[in-house]
Amino acid sequence: MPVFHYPADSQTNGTAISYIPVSSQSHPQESGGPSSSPTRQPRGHATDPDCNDLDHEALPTKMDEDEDEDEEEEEEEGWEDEESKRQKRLEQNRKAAHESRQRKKIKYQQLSEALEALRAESLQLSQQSQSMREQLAATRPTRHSQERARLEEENQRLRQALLLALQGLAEDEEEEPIEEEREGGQGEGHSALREEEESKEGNTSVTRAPMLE
Amino acid sequence: MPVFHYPADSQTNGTAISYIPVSSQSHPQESGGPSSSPTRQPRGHATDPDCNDLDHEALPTKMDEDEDEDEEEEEEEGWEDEESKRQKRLEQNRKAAHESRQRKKIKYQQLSEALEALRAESLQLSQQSQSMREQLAATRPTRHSQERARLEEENQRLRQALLLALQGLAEDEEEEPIEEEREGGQGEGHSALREEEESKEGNTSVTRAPMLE
DNA sequence: GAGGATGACGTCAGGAAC
DNA sequence: GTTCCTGACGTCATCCTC
Repeated sequence: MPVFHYPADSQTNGTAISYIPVSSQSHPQESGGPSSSPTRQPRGHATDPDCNDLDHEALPTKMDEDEDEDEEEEEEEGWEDEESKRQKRLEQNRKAAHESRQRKKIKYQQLSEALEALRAESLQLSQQSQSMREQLAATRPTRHSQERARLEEENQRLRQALLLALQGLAEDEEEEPIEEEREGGQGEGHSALREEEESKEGNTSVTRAPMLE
Repeated sequence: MPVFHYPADSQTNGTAISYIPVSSQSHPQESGGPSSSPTRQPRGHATDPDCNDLDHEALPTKMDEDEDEDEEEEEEEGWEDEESKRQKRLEQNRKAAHESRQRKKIKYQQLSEALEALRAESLQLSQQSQSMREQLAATRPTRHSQERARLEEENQRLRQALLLALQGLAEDEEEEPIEEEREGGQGEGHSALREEEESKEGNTSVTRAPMLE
């Protein structure tokens, strides 16, 4: 029951939160009446997950002083004032603490969902990366290099054939020296010139008609 | 009696921490709730934040007198028991709270560094993905088809030249030399010799010119 | 019901920012 | 100096679990 609820203040603002002073009796010990506390609203159990505190650091911090002992009983010239000051401080700190907690909580959950999002992103990124990798692997050696090798080889052969043909021409003789290691070369040598298509997928050769005659 | 140690669980530091219970009594005003036990205990505000956590141990705890010096009339002995129970509870809760805070703190920082790591991973993943994307894009239309076009074109030319050469051989007559297997031989109307004007430029090439329309 | 765990709070101490 | 902010603590209320 002692705890009261903050007036629905979201983190967005915080102004005008009337913090009910605790009426803390301060000083050595408030004690006094067990329930000397006035002005307290019952807290309706809001179950507000707060989640903060995350502390760290710790250092001794000594503070061992006992000087201003006011023993005699005629001091109240400055005390009241002092006390009221203290009350003010406390209240402000109360408020500040609350806000700080709110901030921390928000930060925490943002961080948490950022991580969530990032995890998802990372996952999808990674699988698309994988897919690309495969694609690349499939694309390069197969289509590119393989076909290229074929073309180059054919090229080589043609060059060879041409060379021979030219030699033949130059010698000005007859016969057909170009036998072609591949399939019987002569009669056109077209065999070597076959050319399987290259379309989208490595489908079988379509035997595109060679455009010569 | 009130001194005990936290398990020192933490990996950061293994020192045993002496924990001085506050001897409570506080009952902060409003929380007096049930107004149970006034239990006044002049606790001179010694600020006993144990300041544990990191190093700093030992801290001889003096002044832990028994708090029950009630010599004057003890009319309620039942209360004493009650009170001691309460003290025990408080102490335990104190300990539990501390541990809970530690856990939370650790959880938080784990989460935090997990996010850090994931962020890094995501970054690198994303740039390698980008690189692949480029590679893929560059590989398909450019390297592949461009070079392939070149090869094929050359191929065509060679074919053409060879054809002519063979024709020349077959006719076995006059000899117009078809020197130049490379560049020569154009202008046959075979159209197979499309020139390569588009290659170098990063043209779209999406249309993937079929070399013989 | 007893006991542990935890959200929320108020308080203090000490650093930061004005 | 002053205020503001926040880590750490102790306490309470509450939720689970046994």
